[in-house]
Amino acid sequence: MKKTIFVFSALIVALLALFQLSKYAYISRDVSVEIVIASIAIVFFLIGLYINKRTLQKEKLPDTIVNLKRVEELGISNREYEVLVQISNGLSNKEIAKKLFVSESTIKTHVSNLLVKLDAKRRTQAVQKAKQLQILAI
Amino acid sequence: MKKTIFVFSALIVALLALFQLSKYAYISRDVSVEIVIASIAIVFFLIGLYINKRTLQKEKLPDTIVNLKRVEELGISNREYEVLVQISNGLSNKEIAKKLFVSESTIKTHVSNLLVKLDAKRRTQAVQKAKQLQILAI
DNA sequence: ACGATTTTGGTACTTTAGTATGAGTCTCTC
DNA sequence: GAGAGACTCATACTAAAGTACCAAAATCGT
Repeated sequence: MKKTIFVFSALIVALLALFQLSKYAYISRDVSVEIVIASIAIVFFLIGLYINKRTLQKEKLPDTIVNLKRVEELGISNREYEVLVQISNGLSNKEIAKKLFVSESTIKTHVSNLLVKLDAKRRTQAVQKAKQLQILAI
Repeated sequence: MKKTIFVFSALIVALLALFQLSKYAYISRDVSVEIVIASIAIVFFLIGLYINKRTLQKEKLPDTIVNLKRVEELGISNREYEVLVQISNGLSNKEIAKKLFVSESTIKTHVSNLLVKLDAKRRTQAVQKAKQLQILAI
């Protein structure tokens, strides 16, 4: 919101500056009025392009960003979350165990807890729900 | 490209129209020059916003669209693809069987074929690979 | 330091998932 | 109408996945 205020202030300043320019312009010559108007149009057209690009790019980002607050809310621990990520990467319990340097039993415990916390019956469903809840990157 | 040409033609027409307005305006009164310039600025600013929104929205779409050509290239049949979609929705073989009105054996066959065609060892990996290949919506 | 989580691990068991193999039906094409 | 693919289904098996229950370390907040 602060940036929006700044941008609009800058716009007003630019507008006032152009007023001054235009006054000097049509005093000296008559043809330059068209040029001033054209340049105003082009400048504000470009400003419009730029601002929109900025805002739309910001709208894009939240789609892929992980909602870590929700992970806490669901009571999912750090280790459990790590396991969840590996599940979504398509790894088996044994593979996850190797990757995280623990036994397969441990992973099974984590997975069981995850299924309860995500209200899922299978790991595939857990992944689907996690992505819906935006706690996993798409 | 055709739309771009149309938009820029419209811009030129609008510019010419504003020239005419501005000429009449500063003949009658001096204050209205500022108003004309301001309105030009606002109009072109909004045009800039609009055009950019259009183009950026088009860029967004291809990210979520499914690449059906690649499904064919991998030799995945229609029925297999249906099963793949249900897997990514987190359903079990039994649930998929009910949903598609076939036996669980049939689903197992489809899944086995899918795993070979997607070069995956598990259904979770199949989903992950399918999304990487953009044959499944994210 | 103490209680509360978290993380780890085990055993024993049930349920899914996945493989291998074979085979019948159906549709489309040449 | 013969063959190719796709779809269906079954049996028998192996391999994962998941549940239930318990319990010892490790970590962390106050």
